[in-house]
Amino acid sequence: MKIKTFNPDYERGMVITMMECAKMPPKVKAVYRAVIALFVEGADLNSLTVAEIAGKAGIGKGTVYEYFKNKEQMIAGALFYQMKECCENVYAQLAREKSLYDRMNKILLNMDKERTEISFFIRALPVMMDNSTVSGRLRELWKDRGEEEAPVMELMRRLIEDEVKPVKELNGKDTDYLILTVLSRIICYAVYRFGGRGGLGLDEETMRERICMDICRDVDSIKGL
Amino acid sequence: MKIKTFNPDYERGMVITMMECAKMPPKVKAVYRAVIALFVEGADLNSLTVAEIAGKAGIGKGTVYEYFKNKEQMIAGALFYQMKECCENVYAQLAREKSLYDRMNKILLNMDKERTEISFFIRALPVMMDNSTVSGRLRELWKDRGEEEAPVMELMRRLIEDEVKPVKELNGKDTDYLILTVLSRIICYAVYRFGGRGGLGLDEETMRERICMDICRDVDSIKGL
Amino acid sequence: MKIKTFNPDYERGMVITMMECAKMPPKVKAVYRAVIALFVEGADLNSLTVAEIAGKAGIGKGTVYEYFKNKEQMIAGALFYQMKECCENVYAQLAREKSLYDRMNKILLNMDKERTEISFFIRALPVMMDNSTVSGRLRELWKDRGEEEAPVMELMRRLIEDEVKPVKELNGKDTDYLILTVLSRIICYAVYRFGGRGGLGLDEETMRERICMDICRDVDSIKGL
Amino acid sequence: MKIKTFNPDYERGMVITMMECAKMPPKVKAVYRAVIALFVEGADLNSLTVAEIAGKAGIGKGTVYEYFKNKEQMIAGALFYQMKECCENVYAQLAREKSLYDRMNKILLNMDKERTEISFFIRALPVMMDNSTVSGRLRELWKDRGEEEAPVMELMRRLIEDEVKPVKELNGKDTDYLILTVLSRIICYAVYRFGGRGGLGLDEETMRERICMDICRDVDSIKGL
DNA sequence: GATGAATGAGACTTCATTCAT
DNA sequence: CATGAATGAAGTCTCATTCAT
Repeated sequence: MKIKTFNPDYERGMVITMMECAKMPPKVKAVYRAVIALFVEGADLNSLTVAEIAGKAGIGKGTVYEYFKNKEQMIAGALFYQMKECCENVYAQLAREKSLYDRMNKILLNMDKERTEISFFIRALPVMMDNSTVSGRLRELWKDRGEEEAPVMELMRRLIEDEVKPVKELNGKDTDYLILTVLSRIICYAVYRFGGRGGLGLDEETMRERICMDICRDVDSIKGL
Repeated sequence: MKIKTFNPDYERGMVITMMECAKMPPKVKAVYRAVIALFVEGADLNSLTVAEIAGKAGIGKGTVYEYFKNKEQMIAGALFYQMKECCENVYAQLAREKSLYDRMNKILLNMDKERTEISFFIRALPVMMDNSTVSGRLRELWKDRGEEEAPVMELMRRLIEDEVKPVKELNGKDTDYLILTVLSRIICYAVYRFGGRGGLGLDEETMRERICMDICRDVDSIKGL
Repeated sequence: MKIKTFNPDYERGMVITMMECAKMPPKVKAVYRAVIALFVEGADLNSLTVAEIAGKAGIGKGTVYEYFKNKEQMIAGALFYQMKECCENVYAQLAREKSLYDRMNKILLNMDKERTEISFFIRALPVMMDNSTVSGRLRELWKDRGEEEAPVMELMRRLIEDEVKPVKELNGKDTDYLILTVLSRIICYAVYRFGGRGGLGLDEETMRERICMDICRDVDSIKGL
Repeated sequence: MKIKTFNPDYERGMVITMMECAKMPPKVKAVYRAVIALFVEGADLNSLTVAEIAGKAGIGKGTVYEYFKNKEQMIAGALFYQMKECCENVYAQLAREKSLYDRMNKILLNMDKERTEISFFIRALPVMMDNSTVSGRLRELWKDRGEEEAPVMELMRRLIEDEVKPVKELNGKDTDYLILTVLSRIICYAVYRFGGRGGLGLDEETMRERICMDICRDVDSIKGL
């Protein structure tokens, strides 16, 4: 069965960049949007059915197989595509906040809200770390793009560089470590929120405050290095 | 369809403590061990089949339904059971290390080895955060034990209290937040290792050093509060 | 799991009238015919399997679930559908007989032949009276059509009204009771034939004569009321 | 596997007469009673499980296979055994009623009540007429006892002979036919009650009155022959 | 003799994928 | 191009029956 290619890389990696986005057939876009919509609505990615996806995308079940070899490609592709786009949007949204503290607080605050781009990030994390076929495919897509950073990392990097670069030029390793530290603090909040509070006695308000403050301190200490 | 109970709490929460372990019917143990074995071998928890589990456990497919209401109970139960046992073992292992730095370093080093109890934790995290039936069931088990902390949290707490208590009495909130901070640093390494390195230029050795140092600093700063 | 509807009432009652028969998807017809065929061949309705039904219908096992929610719907629907159609046919057949006596005799004679529409009725009676899921579903179909009579009753009513109306106008209750009386005499023959003769010394010929005569007497006595 | 025989006929027909009842091992009795109890409570005979039966009988699931070759033997045996005993009891009960009318009315009135021996009769009828393994086995038991009448028929015969014999000696054929006629009137009420009223406008009170009256008339007309 | 733990055959049902229209 | 009807592989779960204790 021949797949409608719209890009030479497609067959192999189905890699979508912003530029490729324009070339993407509308049905592919529709499928991606459908997967994301269902995911954001709370569906478990592992139990999504092709029927659901096609239905939500408003196209025939058979049609999706004109554009995708199998279900995993749909889901992995959608996550990958969304990650990129999402990062742009989140970055744009955060740019409107005044300070680093506010930006981080916004991330944490938005995590709870359904249908937020930020909550999408958090909920997508486990999918990227398990051993399912989808995550495997997703990691392939990643690898095929070895030169670029994972979108989440890139987002973090941009947020941090915006903060630090005007003040001080940093070596790569310090920045990289800072990125991971900040990301891990955010994940920490996610674990606290979604992974069952785990018996801790902290309220969310306090949690957010402390985390944002600590992130700011992490960044400041680098600035002063 | 009566389930063979081996403990009054079983039906409700299928909660297993060390003491209950003795009372656990051997077939239940076998199923748990099978699930964990398959998981550690790299299987995706969401696509485990009852046939696989029963096969690995060396018992008949029908037999597992004498002890479990459905597949989700098997998997969630196994994870839950393993979490508890795992924590005990990891704690015991770490006790042999001289300093907090060494203990943390050991955790991180173990993470790299496949088939390590610690790598089990990391790989189990996503399962606890997605929206699958298993994760739902797992959270129920959690809730049914509201009085107890999540095992990972408890492990962290013990490690930290062992360090801090001899020196200074701490209020609950500070300890709780410290637990999360330390956990987040560990997760940070996990993201670095498993989440697709994402183009970062740090080598593992350096990562571990920095993380352990930071953890020690976090703890020390609390001590000196 | 959307079911292919072919009629607005379908989802709710799966009610099939002669007119609806045309609109019925061929696969639904095939399933109904398969169930009836198997039933007439002597299969026990309670132990029919979906595989058997699909096989007999000449379609894939999965296909039947495009048209039916579950096995019970197939069987109950088939019985219901056959009942209606059967009544029409029997009525048409009987119209060719000269007298009420001959018509009743024909019913009884047909009962002996396997694979007769009338024998279908008799064999279907127990299914309607037991406590199986199928009978439950069948009674639901019935209820959903509260305004209409059960097809057997309707057949009886028509046979009797054809006989009586030309002579005398009857009140509803008398007709209703007469219907049941006539039906009971027919059941009487069925019990004699199928219920294990139970040691009775009557031969079939005599049985039929007496029953037909009694039915005629019942009807005549109403006429002369 | 050897079956515990308690009677030479057992292996073949498992026939139980009143006298054999004494010899019947208590576990067999318990199983029979359990089946009947479950049946009277409304269970569908086709979906009874061995576990249910053994549980209700208060004996081990394995134990029943010491006394029965398979599930069908349990159910068929129970029905057969109960039919005989039941007939005795119903006959005794009815003897207390003053007139034939009252006796018939009692039958009809009891039909509705759960846990009545009479309702057992009616509900057992369909089982005897379908094509299930149980009904097959039941008919075998019947045949093995060819010399005796079906218990229901015998009950009817006794009721009618009690009425007619004192007045007039009858030839066998007339009595036999009368038996069937009376039985069919009773079944008719059962169909009306349980088989979905079928759209008839008659209330139960009237139905019973008419049926009893007609039965009395049937019997009287024979008396006066 | 009695038991119930163990089992595997087989039932129902879902769903990714194909293919004729 | 697009579709959705058709399908069979595969999964979950039930339960009659066996057998070691």
